Amino acid sequence: MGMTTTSRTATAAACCPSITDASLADADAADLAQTYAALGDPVRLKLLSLIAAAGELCSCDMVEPLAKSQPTVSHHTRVLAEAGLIEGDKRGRWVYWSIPGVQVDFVRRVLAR
Amino acid sequence: MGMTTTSRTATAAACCPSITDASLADADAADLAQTYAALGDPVRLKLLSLIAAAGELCSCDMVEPLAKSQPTVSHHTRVLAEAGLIEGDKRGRWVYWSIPGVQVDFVRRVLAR
DNA sequence: GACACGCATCGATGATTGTCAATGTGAAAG
DNA sequence: CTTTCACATTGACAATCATCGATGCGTGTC
Repeated sequence: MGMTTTSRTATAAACCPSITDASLADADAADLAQTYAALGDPVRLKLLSLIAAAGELCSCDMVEPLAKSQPTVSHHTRVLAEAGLIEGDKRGRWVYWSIPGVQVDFVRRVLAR
Repeated sequence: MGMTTTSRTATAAACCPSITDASLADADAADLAQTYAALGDPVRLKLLSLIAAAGELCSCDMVEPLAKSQPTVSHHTRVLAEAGLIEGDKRGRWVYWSIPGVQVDFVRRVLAR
């Protein structure tokens, strides 16, 4: 286990992420996978793009364009919210979904392909 | 088919993708979802990072670091290849996997979180 | 208070997925 | 030609997932 070979992760952490970095840690891989798994469904991608287009949108306005039942829409908003890709704000009887500021750039790149 | 109302997709294609674009088309959503679904598994992310780190890698060198059986590794390389995220080159008894040039930037951003 | 509305949760179901042992294939090595 | 090696494919199984009807829970409306 000697350090005869260079530790790539340590080097990269001190500099910049390189594509030649060593393998992802298990925890990092699991976190990343959760995010991308949330994006790995066409209904959720359309849902995201609807929110992105409207800036803010309640669940009731997603049922028709997505052609899915209300429980199914609720399920997908839950998955996206748990991944931190959207957040809900309950006002009155409605829950308004939007994209958190820190995620706007990321989501735009995702939807832009 | 009059252009009395502005076609946002057409406008965006001529300019730049905006987060305020209309909903994704079904076909686009399905394509995108396939790509992100391929990234939505921790084993495949680690596999990707191994290839990225080595530049080129045969399946036999993935079994141990991934701690998965050979058929399982074969399964994951297949999924990633079908998504166009890796490509295999058979030389002799080995298949050398690498990241296609057009995907290098994308994969680097994915692994960099 | 009774009702209607928006959304979440539960339970069930069919489909997809990750995993591995066993087997098949094709190529190098003896 | 037989054996060994690298990899793909098959078959099976448990787990996860997407979906929907039914139901529950707040919240506004009458």
